[in-house]
Amino acid sequence: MIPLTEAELMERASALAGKTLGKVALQTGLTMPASMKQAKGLVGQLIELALAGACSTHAGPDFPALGIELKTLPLDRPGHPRESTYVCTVAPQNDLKSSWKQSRVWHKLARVLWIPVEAAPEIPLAQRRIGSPIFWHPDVAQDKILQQDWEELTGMIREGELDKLTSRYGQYLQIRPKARDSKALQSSSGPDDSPGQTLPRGYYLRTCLTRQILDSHT
Amino acid sequence: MIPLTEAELMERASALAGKTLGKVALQTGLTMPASMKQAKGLVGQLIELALAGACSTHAGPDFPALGIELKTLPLDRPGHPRESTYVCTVAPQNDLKSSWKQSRVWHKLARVLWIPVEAAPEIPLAQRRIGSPIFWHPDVAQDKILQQDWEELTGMIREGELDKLTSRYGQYLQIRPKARDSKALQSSSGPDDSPGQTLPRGYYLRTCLTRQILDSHT
DNA sequence: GTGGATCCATGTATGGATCCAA
DNA sequence: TTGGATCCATACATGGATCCAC
Repeated sequence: MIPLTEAELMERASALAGKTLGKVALQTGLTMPASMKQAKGLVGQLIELALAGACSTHAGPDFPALGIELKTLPLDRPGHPRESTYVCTVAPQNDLKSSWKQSRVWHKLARVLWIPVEAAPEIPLAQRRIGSPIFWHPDVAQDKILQQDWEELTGMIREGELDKLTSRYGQYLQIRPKARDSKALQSSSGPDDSPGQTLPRGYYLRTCLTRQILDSHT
Repeated sequence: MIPLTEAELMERASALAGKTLGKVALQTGLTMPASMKQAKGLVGQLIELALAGACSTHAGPDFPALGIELKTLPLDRPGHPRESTYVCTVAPQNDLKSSWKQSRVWHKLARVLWIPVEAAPEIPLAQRRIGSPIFWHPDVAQDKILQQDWEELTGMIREGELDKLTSRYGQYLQIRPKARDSKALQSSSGPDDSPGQTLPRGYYLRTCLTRQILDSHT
């Protein structure tokens, strides 16, 4: 079931374009709930199931052989991104030792297959339509800004300013909470390598970047 | 529900003596299955629930405030231990850096409350009786042998001989697989710190030690 | 008899993201 | 608008141990 070539994956993704989530769910044997309040990742998992034949939450790219990451992109009525896009978790220990091109953010974003999906709240979940897939990798200008952001953010982490790090930093890339709730904790370390506990956080792409990506492919 | 003093814990454990597992299960609101093939840890969890008021699988001693570890001890008809006793997992990374008195094995065995339970296969699970609790800590002779065993075993691990380490080593303490099945893997490291994968293992007490403990308390 | 294999429950981390109050 | 908060599913780790073929 796993696509073996990039062409095969693109073909399969193109075949989804125009279909509703309800129709795809039927074909894969799932039933859509009325709302996404309980199951925020449902659409992403449905699309992954439809394209890869399975939806397991293991580490690494969604299509390891192709090195391609799959991301759904929720659109509002005018066709703009409704939400920021989660990239990966912040690992205070590891991120500091690597360079931009060795970072998990870079690897996640190196080759992305975007699947736009209607997400205006007034459209019932099952009736939302899937858009045409966009195969993307950062161009030179985008990569430069992403790198600047990443270096600014990891720089602050390195200085032990993780707790001062709000989502206001970064032009394309931001850091926001990524946890069960605001009481969740993960281990971290301070400027002097002092161990501590902090709220788990993740890297997210702002909509100004995903909007660019959409615009340049229409 | 958690006993606050050692005396309270002992009193509660003594109150269980003579009761059947079925009776205790009723009191705690559980139902016993017919067999333990599906749920090998059931008896241990039932006893923990009855004594501590909860049965959560967090790290650390079962009664943190008291520093006491709870262990059930399955007995055959003549009243001898039927099985070896699991102590803790082998962590190839950490075990090597600590001394005997800093080791997780030592801490686990420092203060143990043994609960003997009938376990002859011909007795239906619900009818098996609980015995009198035994509060134990290693005496000087036992501690000496345990330390010798631990140093022999960790010595072999340090030499990178983890894969040659069978359960035949050790007088009281042995190392055996502790995994979902024989294909499970965990990270380890070789003699030269080379990373690798190996079968997860655990430390176990042989029955010759638990039999001693039983004998010296009757 | 016992060394190697295996079983369940629960906790925690990770991957999929959207919700919602200010 | 958007920064902070939150939700579900699944995988993996840990704690409770016993099973069973040789």
